[in-house]
Amino acid sequence: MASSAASHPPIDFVRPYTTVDVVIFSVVDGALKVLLVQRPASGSEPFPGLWALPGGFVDVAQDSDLQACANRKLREKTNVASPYLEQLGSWGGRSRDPRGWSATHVYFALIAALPLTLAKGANAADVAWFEVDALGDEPELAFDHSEILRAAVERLRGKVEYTSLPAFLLPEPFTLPQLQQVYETVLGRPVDKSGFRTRMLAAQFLREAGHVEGPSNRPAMGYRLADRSAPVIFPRTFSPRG
Amino acid sequence: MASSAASHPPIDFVRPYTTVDVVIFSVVDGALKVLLVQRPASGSEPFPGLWALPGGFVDVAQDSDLQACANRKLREKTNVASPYLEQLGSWGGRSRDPRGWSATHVYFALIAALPLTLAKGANAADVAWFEVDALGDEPELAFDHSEILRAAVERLRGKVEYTSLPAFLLPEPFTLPQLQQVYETVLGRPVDKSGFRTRMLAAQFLREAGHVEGPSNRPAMGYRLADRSAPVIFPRTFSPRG
DNA sequence: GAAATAGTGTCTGTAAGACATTATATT
DNA sequence: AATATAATGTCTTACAGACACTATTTC
Repeated sequence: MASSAASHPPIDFVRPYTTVDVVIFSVVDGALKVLLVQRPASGSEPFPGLWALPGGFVDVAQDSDLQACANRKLREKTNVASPYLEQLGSWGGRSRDPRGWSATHVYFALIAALPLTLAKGANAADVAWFEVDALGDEPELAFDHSEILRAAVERLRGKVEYTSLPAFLLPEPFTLPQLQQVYETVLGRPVDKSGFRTRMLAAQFLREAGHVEGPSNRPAMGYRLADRSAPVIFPRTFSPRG
Repeated sequence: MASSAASHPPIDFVRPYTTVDVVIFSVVDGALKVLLVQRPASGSEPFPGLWALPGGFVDVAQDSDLQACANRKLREKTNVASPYLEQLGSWGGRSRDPRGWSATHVYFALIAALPLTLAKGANAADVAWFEVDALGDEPELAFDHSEILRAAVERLRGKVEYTSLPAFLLPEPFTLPQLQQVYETVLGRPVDKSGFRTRMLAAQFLREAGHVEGPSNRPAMGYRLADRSAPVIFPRTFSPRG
């Protein structure tokens, strides 16, 4: 039955829906937040009124590939041009969308906190930042987006332990104390200042950019990323003594 | 133009092809190899005669989700029931398949070396193991499979530095010297014996399973995995002194 | 000069890497 | 006994973590 005939089905085989969703993180008001959009309360679409990850169908006319599609979704919601964008994975199956077999390609983005002046023409009313730790474990989002969000947070927290990812959550130039702040916010625990600085500077990914005056007191050195295309991987993890 | 109307297109929007491919690794004859299938030499299908990753279209009738589909592809080619299987990522775009916009969900699998007694009914003639390091950098495989394979090898080698993944490449029970062999094969460099043993045993993922007689000389302790569902993550990396 | 934040110095324990040695089997 | 491989021991050194201290600004 499931022989080579099934593995090479005709070209007009039933095709699942193909979508792209984006998990957009930022640190706003000292907390890790994710951008969600509210689904229309009425109409024929599934999960009316529920919050969901920004995303939607791939448009074969305008999207040349998946990453371009993700970038488009992100731009439509945030007006951010060049964020950190990495693929998280894909989720697909028969039951995640009541309309039929569907598969979504999920990206996760890190952007610097921006005022809620979101996309111009877009209906910004149905877009909001949600604190990650305030969302419970129960599925509250549309589709399987709660599960996807959990995976994204896990990936982010995991990678923060040994990469320079948090630098993408800050507007440039930023100071080392600010960067440490962000690490602590994302990780949810304090980090030793001396070790932190040694590590960051040893990793060679920061370029000095002149002093920056803070709210008061001694000004700190400002830094920019030497390479905005990819994070740096540290040789060891941040974990404190067991 | 690209407003909310475009992000919620009608349900009969043009749907890309949805496929699943599997990168199947094993250590055969002391080398890291990948399983490839040869595309039919004649007919209307693209890339005739070229080698490709095993995979194909999602069958919405029999595949309940992506992972199930990947498992099916793997079973069809190798008869292996419960391998290590993890998602690698997805590749999609307008030009990777000449038949049209397509997206593939890629998994990578680790299986113990098995004789080339592959799937029974399957046409085993067009299936073969290829040494990973013998494949050049030029795209030689069908579709974008050369690029996908590169990503898979990179992921595997990367994770081997700090996880117990190579244990899934051996039939149980295996000995620590055998496991070290596999690490060295995948990493392509020698590893210190003493440190290796300390690390493996400290990670608590092995269960003793009685002595195993090798080809000659002193027999070694055999081990089985305490948990075959997931690898163990080591606190540090294998990297030698810089 | 008091206060607050930025930045540096010093000590110590842990554990990885390197290499030497002992243990246990086969022929 | 000789040999081959398994398993353990010892030494050294890098470096993260902890914490104390100094430096530089504002008010």
